[in-house]
Amino acid sequence: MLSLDVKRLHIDTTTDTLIVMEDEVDRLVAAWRRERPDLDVEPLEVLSRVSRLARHLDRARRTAFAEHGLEPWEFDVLTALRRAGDPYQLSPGQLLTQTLVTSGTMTNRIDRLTTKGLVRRLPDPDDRRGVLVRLTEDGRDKADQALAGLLAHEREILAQLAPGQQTELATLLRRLVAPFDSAG
Amino acid sequence: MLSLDVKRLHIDTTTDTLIVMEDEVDRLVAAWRRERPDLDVEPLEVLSRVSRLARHLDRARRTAFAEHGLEPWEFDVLTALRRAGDPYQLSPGQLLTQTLVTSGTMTNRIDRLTTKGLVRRLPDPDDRRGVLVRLTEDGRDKADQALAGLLAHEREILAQLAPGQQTELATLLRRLVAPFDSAG
DNA sequence: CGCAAGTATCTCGACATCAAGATATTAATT
DNA sequence: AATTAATATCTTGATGTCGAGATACTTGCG
Repeated sequence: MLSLDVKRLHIDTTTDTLIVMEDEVDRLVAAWRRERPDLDVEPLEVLSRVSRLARHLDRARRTAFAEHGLEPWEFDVLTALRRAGDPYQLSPGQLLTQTLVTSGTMTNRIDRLTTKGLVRRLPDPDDRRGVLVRLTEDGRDKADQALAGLLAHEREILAQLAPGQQTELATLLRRLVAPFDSAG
Repeated sequence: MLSLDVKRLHIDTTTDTLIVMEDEVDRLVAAWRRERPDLDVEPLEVLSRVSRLARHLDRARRTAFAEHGLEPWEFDVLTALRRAGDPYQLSPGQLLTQTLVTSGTMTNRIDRLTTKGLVRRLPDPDDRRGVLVRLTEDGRDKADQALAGLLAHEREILAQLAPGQQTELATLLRRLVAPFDSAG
């Protein structure tokens, strides 16, 4: 007997074909149920998909940014500065809380972005220990272009879902993320 | 005027308090809407949450595995072998398609797992170029224990959602992941 | 059968990250 | 004012990963 989960059925509107949706996590979960029938592996249905999707997104982003000559980490730093608003500057400390890397990594990143002419280091006028990292015109342009490109790619990925489903998904995900973001 | 999205309201049943859910992505999106009001940044509501949640999950996993003396990458390799079923062996090639790392990395990982006594390298009887990586008893035990620990942690994270919502979330995520998994 | 192309794994050098410690400056305490 | 604690950034050494190339073996084709 072949059992089919209705939730996995999907009609491809371009070819009018009935499609059974299956992904790697379905296979993963099936393998676990076979090997460990004593265990409830239901949590993997959600969280393994989150991890795997994130990995695919990383790759897609890398591709999208390459069109603008940027690495993902460069995008992270440049857009953090871009979002700060005019005059587009933040301290290295602020940058590392936003990007979740260590200070040694951030020093290295700022060095390389400076070499590429995308940011500049300025002395902090109020604290002689401090430094301000400011976006150059070139850096701002790159950030803006890369963001537009990223959004275009992301819209394609999300085309699998109706607008209402996207909102639903965002709401459910917020529930899961919020405890981490508030608790730290 | 303070505008509130109803979707972000939530009643904490232990304290009977009305909570407004907000996460880092809400702040991120708000910043972009201020700086780039011309752009539709709606895709970030879903995909940035996926990425950020995955990052938090990585950290949580690292903590969960540390209780069993395992690194995340060790768990990945050991459980791939565990899922293969008796006699718990795969070739390095099969392992690297499952774990999405390069061959140099996998060689290194197998070396270290061998040193720890969790796997053994055996010659492939059917192909003298090949090698089979087999789980030791100790490796199998570690994999089983770590999986149980991981599931316990994941259940806590998912406690934010009702069972029906978890299924809903899994279904929506499958839609997004499936194209990547089938296309490769 | 013999050679070319393909496959499986390993080796090695480059590189980004992290963690801990160093340096310089500011803030707090008495 | 002097001393101590805290803060901001940079430096350094170790590590894990990647990617290109090397090696050994197998398969396919003439």
